[in-house]
Amino acid sequence: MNKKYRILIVEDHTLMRAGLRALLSQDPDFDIVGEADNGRDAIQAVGALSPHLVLTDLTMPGMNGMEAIRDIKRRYPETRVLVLTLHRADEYIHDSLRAGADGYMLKDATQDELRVAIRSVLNGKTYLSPDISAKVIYAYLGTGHVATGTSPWDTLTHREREVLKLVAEGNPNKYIANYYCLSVKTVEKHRSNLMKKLDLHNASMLTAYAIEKGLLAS
Amino acid sequence: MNKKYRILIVEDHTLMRAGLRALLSQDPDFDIVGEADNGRDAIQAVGALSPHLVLTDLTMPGMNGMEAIRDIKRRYPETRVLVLTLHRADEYIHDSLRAGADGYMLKDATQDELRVAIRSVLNGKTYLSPDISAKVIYAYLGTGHVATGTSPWDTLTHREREVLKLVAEGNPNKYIANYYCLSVKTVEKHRSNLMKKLDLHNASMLTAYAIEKGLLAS
DNA sequence: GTGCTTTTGGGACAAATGTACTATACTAAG
DNA sequence: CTTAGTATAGTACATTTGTCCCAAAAGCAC
Repeated sequence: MNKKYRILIVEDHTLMRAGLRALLSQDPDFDIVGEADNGRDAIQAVGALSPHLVLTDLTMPGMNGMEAIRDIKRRYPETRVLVLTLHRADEYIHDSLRAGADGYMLKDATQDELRVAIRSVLNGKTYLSPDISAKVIYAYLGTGHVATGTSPWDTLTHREREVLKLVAEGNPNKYIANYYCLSVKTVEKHRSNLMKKLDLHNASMLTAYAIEKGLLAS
Repeated sequence: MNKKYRILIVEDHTLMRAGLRALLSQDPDFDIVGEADNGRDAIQAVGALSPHLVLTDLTMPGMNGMEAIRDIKRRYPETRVLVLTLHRADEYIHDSLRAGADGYMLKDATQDELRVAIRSVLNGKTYLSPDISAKVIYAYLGTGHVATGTSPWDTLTHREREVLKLVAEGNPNKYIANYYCLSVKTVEKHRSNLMKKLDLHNASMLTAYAIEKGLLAS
């Protein structure tokens, strides 16, 4: 009775976590050795349980998934990381892969896809949901080659996207500044740059743009 | 081997659906008789499978959960409906209950809570997640009498909706005033009333609300 | 190192938005 | 007729946003 692969599930929604555990337990090769509901606990759990694979969501209270991935990959490079999330926004995909994720799955994948993805990643390969790979390829073509009509979106910096998200959620500059430990001036600057780059002229238009780009998830 | 309760799962994320099925199947009383990934299919499925209980998400492509609940409750009033969703916003809660839901659960509930909720609802009771019931009570106290039955959206006047639309498109008050041949003051007043009624506090939030309500032709 | 971008912050000012009141005219419901 | 709600518009003031300037530290590319 030896299960081959040790898996850690990182996911904040308790029911989803329980559901995943139940699903994966059906596979005789998978051994769910632990669960975590935030990034910080996840990092500790990886240290304590040394799983072969970490299956993780991105948006979680406290330390978010991205930072956790970066950290896990730095400390335990041999641990495989598969992202499982709702977000199809470019930013999440990009940042996850950049942080060192070995795969990126959407939560509307099928159970079979998940199993395939896990096995691929465990075997040292990279796995992307079909929807996702198209985006990655497009981005690759975009950055690697001629200006295939670089959308203004691509010119936004990381910080600008962070600010855009909070603006779209209706937070005033003061709050955003506080949140990121910046001065209000800096936030205004980012906001101003956003509007210039996107050719939008007020908070409403920024919000509509952000929603269209799928930057807001509930 | 007769399972007591027939359950239909309505949820757009395939993995979550599979996870719920796996979870609920562990209970000997529950028989998962079907699944649907959108409102329209759900209604058909209720007709075809006559489940005792429908466990449903709210946000789904195509027909959303709220409308589906209303329809199911109209056609098959004896069917019990338990909402299971991420959304903790008052509006969702209110609209769901108004549509006839018998319970409202958050996805970060535990497996045990879910089981309790399902059994309560099956036994003719109403179940609310602890977090949720506080909100409902608060709203109850706030409005003065039970189930005023109106989501904030319904309280908006025609003019307010016209203004809301233009605000969400990013037009400044001056433009809106000009457009409708009003004084800027009047537009400000409508905007102010909108924010009061919806409990939103700036243009970004109004925009996000309007988009969610499908007010923008996109 | 020299440039370029990003990120950070500031001054000054104009414009727009948000809040708190008041007030009139019209309409629909009781 | 009275009351409630809608639409209109005003004063006054506080806050926020938007738009110009400017500049320095950090990181990266060539």
